[in-house]
This record gives sequence, C-alpha cells and structure tokens, in this order.
Amino acid sequence: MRPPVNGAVRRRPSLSQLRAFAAVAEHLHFRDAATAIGMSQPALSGAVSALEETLGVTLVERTTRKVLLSPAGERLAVRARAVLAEVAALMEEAEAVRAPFTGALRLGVIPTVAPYLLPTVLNLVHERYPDLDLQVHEEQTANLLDGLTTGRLDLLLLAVPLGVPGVTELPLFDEDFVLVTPLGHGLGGQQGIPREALRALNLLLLDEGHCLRDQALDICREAGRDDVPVTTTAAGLSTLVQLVAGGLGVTLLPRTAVTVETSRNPQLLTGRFAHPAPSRRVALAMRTGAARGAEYEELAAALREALRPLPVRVL
Amino acid sequence: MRPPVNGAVRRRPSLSQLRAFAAVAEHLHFRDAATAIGMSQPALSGAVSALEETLGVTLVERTTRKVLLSPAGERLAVRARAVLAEVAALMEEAEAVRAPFTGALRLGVIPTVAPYLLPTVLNLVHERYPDLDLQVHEEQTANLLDGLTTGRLDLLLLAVPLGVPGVTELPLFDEDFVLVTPLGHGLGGQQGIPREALRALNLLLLDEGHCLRDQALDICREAGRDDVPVTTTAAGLSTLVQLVAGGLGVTLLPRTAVTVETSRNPQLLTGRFAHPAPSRRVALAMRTGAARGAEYEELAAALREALRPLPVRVL
DNA sequence: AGTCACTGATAACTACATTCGATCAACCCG
DNA sequence: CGGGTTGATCGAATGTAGTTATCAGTGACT
Repeated sequence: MRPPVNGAVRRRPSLSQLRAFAAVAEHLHFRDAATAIGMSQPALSGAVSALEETLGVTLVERTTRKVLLSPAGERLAVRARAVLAEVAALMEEAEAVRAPFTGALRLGVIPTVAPYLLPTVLNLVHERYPDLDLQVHEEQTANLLDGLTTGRLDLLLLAVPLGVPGVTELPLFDEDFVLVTPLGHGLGGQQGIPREALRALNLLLLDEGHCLRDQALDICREAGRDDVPVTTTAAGLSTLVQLVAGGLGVTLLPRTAVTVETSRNPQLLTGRFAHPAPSRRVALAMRTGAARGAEYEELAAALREALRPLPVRVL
Repeated sequence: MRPPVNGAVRRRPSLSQLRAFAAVAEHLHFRDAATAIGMSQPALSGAVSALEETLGVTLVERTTRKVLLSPAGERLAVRARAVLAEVAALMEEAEAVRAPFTGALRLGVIPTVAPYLLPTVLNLVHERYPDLDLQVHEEQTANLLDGLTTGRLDLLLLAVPLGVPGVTELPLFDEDFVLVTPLGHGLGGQQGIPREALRALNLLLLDEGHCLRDQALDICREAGRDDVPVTTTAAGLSTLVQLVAGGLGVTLLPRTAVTVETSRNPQLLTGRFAHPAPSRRVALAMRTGAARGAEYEELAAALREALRPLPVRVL
C-alpha cells in the first residue's frame, strides 16, 4: 500500500507558507507581497511553490506579467486566512494572559449612553486598570457593530439586545425611560403614568439611526399608537430637552440621562411610568471568542459594581 | 525603542509546536503525547518549551510525576486546537479540490427517509460519482446531529428545519403527508380531507425520538387537537401500517413512503388532505464551512434532478 | 531505608528546510 | 529592437527541528 498514484509526499503546510500564499492572494504580485510580509521575493516564490507541492494543487496562475488565483486558490486562500486569523487570536490571547489589562482598548459607545456613563467608566479604568489605554469612539449602533466585526473596535457599550450572530453581549443594567415635559404640561412630575398616555402626546424624537429613537417608537407601538409622529427631530438628547423646554412637545429620556439633562433647567419636569415602566438594557458587546474576552468579562463585572450608585437595576 | 523589558524575542509559533502542545494538553503525559503524534519525547518536550518561550507564558505545570495545564494553558489549548482544526480543514479542502468526489462520504439518514430515498441516492452516486465510497448510517435526528458536529459523520439526509447553529441545510424537496386508513374507515381513499378531521381520529405514532412523530403531533396541534393521543407506538413505518391494517387506528405517512408501504397491502387506503396539505421538507445538512461543502452542494443539485420522478415538490 | 521504575529535561549531533543575494528568462512597452 | 519589469532558479549560509543517548527527580514497593 503506497500513497496513491501521485508521487508527491503529502506533508503538512507550514505557517510561513500559508502566510506567503495569503500575501500573494492579497496583492496578486510577488514582489509587493514579499515586501509586505518582510521576506525576499525568491523566498516567497519558493514558499508558494512548496505549498502547492504539499497540497498537490495549483494555487496561483502566473504569467510573468500577471498573477491571478486559480479557482482552487480562491477557495484555499479563504482557509489560509482563517488559519492565520486563528494563530493571531492565539498570540493575542497569550499576550493578554501575559499582561492583562494593558495596551489599547478601543471602546465604541452610543451617543445616548456616552455622556452619562463615561465618567464612571473612565474613573474605574484609571483607578483599577491604569495600564489600560482606553480609546473611546462615539458612533451609532450600526457603525459600532460594523467596526466591531471588521476589527476596528474591540468592545462596545450600547443598548441590547442586538441579535447579531458572532457578537456576545455582557449585560450591565436595565434603566427605565422617564417622561420629560415642560412646566405647564398636565402630566408634569407625576408618578405612575400609564403607557397609554403616550398615545395623546406630541413626542419628540432623535434623528434617524439612533437606537433610542427606535426604542421610543417601539414603546409607542406597544402603547397602541400606530402613526409615526415625525414632526421635529434632534441630533442629541441635550437639544431634545431644549425643545421640550421650549414647549414643542415631550420626550422620553433614559434614567441615566435625566440628572444631567434636566437639573439645570427649571422649565422641565420628569414623570415616572407605572410599573413595569418601559426600559432599555445597556450592555458591553464583543466579538464571540475574542482573544481578550476574559478581560472584557472581568471589566463588565467591575463595571456592574461601579454602577451600583446609579438609579438603575444592575444585572 | 527596544521590545519592552522582557528580553525574549517574540516570534510566531510553529504548527508543530502547536501540535505538540495540543497533544500534551490532551494526554497530560509527554511520552504518550509524543508517540501519539509520532515524534520523540525530547523533541516534543523541546517544542512545548519553545512554544512557552515564544508566547512568554507558562502553559504546562510539570513535576516529574504529574503534568497539568496552567490556567493560561487551558485557554490557549482551545486556541491551539482551533488552529489545527483550521489547518486540517484547509488540507482536506485541498484534497477535495485535487480529487473531488472520491474517498469516504459518511452519510447519516433518518429512518423515515432511508428506505424510500436510498435507492435513488445510491443509484445516483454509483453512476455519477463511482469513486465515492458512500457509507450510510441510519439513526435518529438527534444522534445524527451529534455525529455531524463531532465529525463522526460528514453529511445528513433528514427533515428540516433544524435550527441548529453551525449546520447548513441544503433543501431538496417538500413532500405532503398522506392519511392512511384501514379499508372500512369512513375517510378511506378520500381527496381533500380537511385537517380538522385529525381531531376525531385515533392517530398511531412512531416511538419517541423520531422526528416524524413530533411532526405528526405538531400537525395535530395546528388542527386544534391539544391532547396527546399516546396509545400505541411503533419502531418503524412498516410496523405502523401493519397496525393500521389491523384496525388499531390511522396514521400519517410521508408521500415518498406511501407506495412501498401500502401497495402490497390491500387492507389499506390512502387519503389526501385539502390544499395546502401538511408537509415536511427533506434536506441535506452539513457543517457550515465544511471542507467538501462545494461537493455537497453539487451533490444536492444532482439529487434534486434525480428526485424529479418522485411525487414530491423538488426545490 | 533502599532500590527500582518511570517521569520529563538535557546534551550532542544530524538533517533539512528556509532564507538570502545574485542571476536568469520571459514578457510588455515604447 | 533594447529597457525595464515580472516571477523562477541557483548555490551557499543559517537556523530550526528532529534524532539517540543520558541525566536527575519522584513516588512506590519491599
């Protein structure tokens, strides 16, 4: 029993071969690929040839003027990238074990959370993880998720559930929505407001793309209001409460935003909904299987502790 | 700017180092691990040490009498296995490209499909892919899925939807269920039977674990029947129709099973439901990203063609 | 207490894979 | 019909990774 008719000895490809092939697949140019991964062109050329030999498949069609991948090469390039990504994850996790809570952490935060929670987050990080270089990016949910999956961001702080496969959520807390009204309004400052009251109100909303806008619309729908009351919109919660103060309508504010946004404005009153009040859940989100996942979970636990003083239901 | 305080030069781990580490992690014994992967004990010992050096992390706690993984080792062993799995997938896909439709294909089939479709499947494979060594395993859905995810099986032929993440379904066809009754029964041989008729019937079912049993119960529930009519059960469809012929009740049979199971028994009549009749979807299922996935898709397409003569709605 | 068997680590050596600089042959372009 | 690119090839230096033989520590058994 010999290996089939094929005379070549089937062996295991090496990582440098895969790296060479992946570089060629990316650049479609041997010299560029070689410099990109810091090796000489002959070495890379040989590595790709050796890989083709070990796999028994032609990966790259090369004329001296043009390089393109064979169909098999296209398929196997995907696999090669997957292998290299796993290796990178392993090395990153080793680095994380060796020196946890050091280096850069690119955190994405949604605009309706950032101003109110960042003080707590930054304090916690600076005191407890002084070697962690926290880089904050404020964007809307869709952009954040894109950044997370493409590797531009490491961790998100936003409203869940997202329902995105490959993204793991680490819930932090639930917070109620509060009804913000101008002084003269009938519901001003009440407790136990029924949701149905939303049906008769002129609700002011944030611009398109803010998840808080969609949540507010959902709450209206649940309260039995089917029309979409799009009259005025605002780019930020601060603007929104100014509009309320000006008498243009009412709005919903997450509990963590209330103090900051309403305390300095005597024109505003806040009303509480009847139990169970409409609420949103805020969480951290990471790529499932992220190399530093264990650290993110520890960070989430520390955050939950640090958030206890806030008027929210910590999870 | 030198590399940090740590004097060690950070390099890239090699695949053989990862293989060595994975083997140690599995056996927790250097000599056993060495023989398992076919290398000498010193070589393996050195490989693990080298890996620890390159990663800068202690992976294995070794006393001369006992070996166990450090916490970091536990985490990184998972990554190492992931890398090796990706490499294995790459090599397998290369093999598949080099020689498609050759070698073993371990196909799992559910019992309520196997007897009726295997003739078609086997014919197709033998004629069109003569080098494919088809190995059929008849088991229930849960076992099949376990076998698929653990790697014991390559491809499944069963009823979908499964709703299992990591498993990709390749739909083949929809087939109606048919009502099988004994000769004297009132509904015998009718067309356009309303589903609600099921409410008043003594329906015979397969044993626990057969997906067909659950499908039949679902159909009853949709027809407005909430009680579970568990009186008699049978291990196979052949037994089931014998029970029907004996007058113990009626049953549902998938369309592909009708000819085989009822033609030789004059005691039985088959009735059709009104449109839209209750039905099930039969599909192939493979691991998402399976190395031979492209071949399975081609096989699915060929199967759809081969199934056209059958009284089903090919997809 | 002493010895034995078995553990993983070490040493010395060898083989070969990888890499490099230099060079070659094919090809496009003007 | 050269000039400048392209990827392939060559021969030598290097370093990695493997081998066998041996060592040193540990627990078990007498």
